[in-house]
Amino acid sequence: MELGDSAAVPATTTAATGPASSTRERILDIALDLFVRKGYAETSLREIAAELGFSKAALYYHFESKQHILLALHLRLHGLTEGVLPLLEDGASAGDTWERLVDRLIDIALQNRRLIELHVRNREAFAALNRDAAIEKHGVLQHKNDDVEGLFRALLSDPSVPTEWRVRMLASLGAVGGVLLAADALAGVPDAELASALRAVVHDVLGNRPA
Amino acid sequence: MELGDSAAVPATTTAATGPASSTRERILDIALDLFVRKGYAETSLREIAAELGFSKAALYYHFESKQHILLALHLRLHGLTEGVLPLLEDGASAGDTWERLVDRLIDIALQNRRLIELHVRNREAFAALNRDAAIEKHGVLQHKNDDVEGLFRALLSDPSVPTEWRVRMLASLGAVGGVLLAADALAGVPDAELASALRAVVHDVLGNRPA
DNA sequence: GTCTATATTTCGATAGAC
DNA sequence: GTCTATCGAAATATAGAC
Repeated sequence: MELGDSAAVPATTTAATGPASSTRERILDIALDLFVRKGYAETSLREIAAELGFSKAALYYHFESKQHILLALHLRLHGLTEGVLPLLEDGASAGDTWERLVDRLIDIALQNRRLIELHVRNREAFAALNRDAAIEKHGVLQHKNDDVEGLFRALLSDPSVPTEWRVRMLASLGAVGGVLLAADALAGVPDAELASALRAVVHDVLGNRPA
Repeated sequence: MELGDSAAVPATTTAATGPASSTRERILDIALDLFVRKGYAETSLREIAAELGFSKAALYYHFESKQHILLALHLRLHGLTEGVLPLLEDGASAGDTWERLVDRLIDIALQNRRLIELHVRNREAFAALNRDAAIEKHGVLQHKNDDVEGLFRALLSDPSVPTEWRVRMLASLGAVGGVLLAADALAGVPDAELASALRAVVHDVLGNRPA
């Protein structure tokens, strides 16, 4: 199985909550669920296979390795965040661009909670993906517009931006992430209410940009 | 390496202190570093032992199991957060109590970054600790004042508190956590500057409590 | 307290039948 | 596409010498 063609298509067409059309997507849905609940390293292929109803070996018909399953899930998020790349590249730390960026991220995050949780809770596993030459070499990653996290990091590390403003940019992201991660404490609250409350918080955090 | 543990004696100079606890604390320091950098599940006892300079089997003289090492690190955080328990028990969602609580947490978090990171990045490993009967039975946990996280959860889940205020409480915690987790983007910024910037953000988030 | 083994388990991954 | 069976590696944990 070649990653180059087969993995790119579902990444752009499938939402995290989408129905499990193909076996491949069913595997990803189950894996996403288990990776979030138990962590990537603590989840064995045997468990994934058991939940799917077939044997562990069958997974290898659809995915080259366990890491390639994780990679496919990363590509799902990649597809979701593609839309904010223009904002990032234009220097989102200027003016009110950052607030508009976070506004869009709030919607994306609320509609794809589990995918966000996956990335927040398994940082190291994704970092290992990037480190692993055997994964990179297949050429699915490493496109110029793939490194959304790198663009964020560059913006937040820019020393020409005042420290207090960088803290506020980071804090706005953390506020969204924190509410998302502890979303079970807010169970029953409609997404729309959560979104507007979050937007109000973000606006207060970013309201007064220092000179 | 940077240590900020209040309860335990730092392991760097261990001439006068008890020799038995010295190695034990050194193990914990190394384990904390590796668990944060690589994750709990991805860190083997062999790696910990190698960094300490002795063999893997020697660890079992000091700790009953790998999970007991993690438990000891949890108890370090437990000691740090004991001071805020009165605020939590008195109902921190009222008035400006929450802001005072977060103010204190900011200092604790900044002085013990790695310990905070450990808990944020290895949530599932700690959850497994609580699930595992073999660990609980030893009676180290399960005291009534041990469940700081439970008290937080209870406060944030309280339906009698307006949703917008609960979001703001959560967001203030997320802001602190977010800045801490991405602290490498703010490398070089003194802790004092970080703390005051964070306090300003938290104040803006919590400034106007809804009726 | 630390060592050298080794027991035991689990995992990711492969081979080959169907 | 899925199966059974198994390999090899690595992990936790134990046993016993020093």
